[in-house]
Amino acid sequence: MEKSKADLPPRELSVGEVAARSGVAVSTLHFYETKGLIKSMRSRGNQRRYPRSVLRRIAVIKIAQRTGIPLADIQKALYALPDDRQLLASDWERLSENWKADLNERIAKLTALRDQLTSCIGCGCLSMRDCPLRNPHDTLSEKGTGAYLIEHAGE
Amino acid sequence: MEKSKADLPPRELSVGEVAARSGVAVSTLHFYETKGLIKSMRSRGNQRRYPRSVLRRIAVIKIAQRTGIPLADIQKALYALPDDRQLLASDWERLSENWKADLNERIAKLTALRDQLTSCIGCGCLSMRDCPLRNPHDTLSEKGTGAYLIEHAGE
DNA sequence: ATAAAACCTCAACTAAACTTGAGGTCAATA
DNA sequence: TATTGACCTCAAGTTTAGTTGAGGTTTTAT
Repeated sequence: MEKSKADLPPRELSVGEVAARSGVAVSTLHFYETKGLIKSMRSRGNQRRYPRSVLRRIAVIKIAQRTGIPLADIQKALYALPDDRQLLASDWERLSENWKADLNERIAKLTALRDQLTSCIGCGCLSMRDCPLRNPHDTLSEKGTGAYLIEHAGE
Repeated sequence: MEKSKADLPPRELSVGEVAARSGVAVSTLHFYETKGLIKSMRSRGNQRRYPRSVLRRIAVIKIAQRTGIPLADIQKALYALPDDRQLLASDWERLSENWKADLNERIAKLTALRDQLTSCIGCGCLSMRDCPLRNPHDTLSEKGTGAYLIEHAGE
C-alpha cells in the first residue's frame, strides 16, 4: 500500500515557501506575525517554520480583507481559534457569516449611493436648492445605517 | 422692490463658516487647500475667504470620497474646472458619470465576493481541495477587472 | 480700547498596512 | 569549504487622510 507515502508527516514550510504559495510577501508574513494573525515555530537556526494550515489561514485573511475588514478585526476573529489546528468548516462558516453581513452592509451603502448619484444626474441635482434628494439629517459617518442622501451643505 | 437685498453681493465665508456649513473641520479645509482641492482668497489680514460656491465643491468632494475615489483623483477631476466658478450641472454630470462607473465596478466586485462567500459556505469550500469556486489564475490585485474567485493558495 | 474668539503657519503626530534597509546569521550547493 | 541565497531583527520610511499643538496675528464684541 501507499502507507509510507501517506504517513509522511507533511513537511513544514519556510517563510519563503509560504510567501510563494500564498502570494504575500515575506515582509508581510513577518508583519502578520507581529500583529498576531499567524504564528510560526522556529527551526534550530531560528528560522520560521509553518504548518501547511497556515496557507488556509492566510487565504481567509485575504478574503476578509477583500470584504473590507480591517486586519485588527480579522485578528480578533481568528484569535479565538487555536492557531495550531486547521480552520474547520465550522470556523469558516461562522467567520464568513459575520463578514458577509458586513459586506452586505457595505454593498447596500454603495448601491444607495449609486442610485442617488443616478437620480441626482437625472434631476440636475447639484444645481441644488430644490433637489428632491435633499435629506440633510442623515449623517455622513461611515457607520451610518439608513439610506443616506447627498446633503447640500446649506447652499 | 427687494432690489437692494437681492443685489447684495453674497458675502464671502470665513473658514469657520465653511467648516460649520459643510461639516468638515477647519483643519481639513486647510488640508484640502494644500492638496489643491479647494482654493481661497485672503482678507487684508491674511485670513481665508471663500465664495459660497466652495460649499458645493466640498459636497462634491464628499460624495466622491464616499464612492471610494481617493482625494488625489478627485483633485485631478476638479482641477479641470476653474475654481472661481460654480460647478455647473454639466460638470457634475461628467464627474458623476465617471465616478458612477467606478462605483459600479466596486459594487460588482463586492457582490461577486459575497456570492462566492455564500457558495463557499454552502459547499464547505474552505475545506478546499475540491472547491468548485477554485480559480487560481485570477489575480488578487485591487484593480483586477474580471470576476474573481477565492484562490486556495495551493493547499 | 481691550479681551476673547477666530484665524494664521509650520511641524509633528495618528492610523492602517505594509515595505525597505542595515547589519548579521543560516542553509543548500558547487 | 566556501559562497550564495534565504533568513533573522529592528528601525525607519511610505501612503492616505487627516488631526494636534505651539507660537503668533486678526476680528469681533464689549
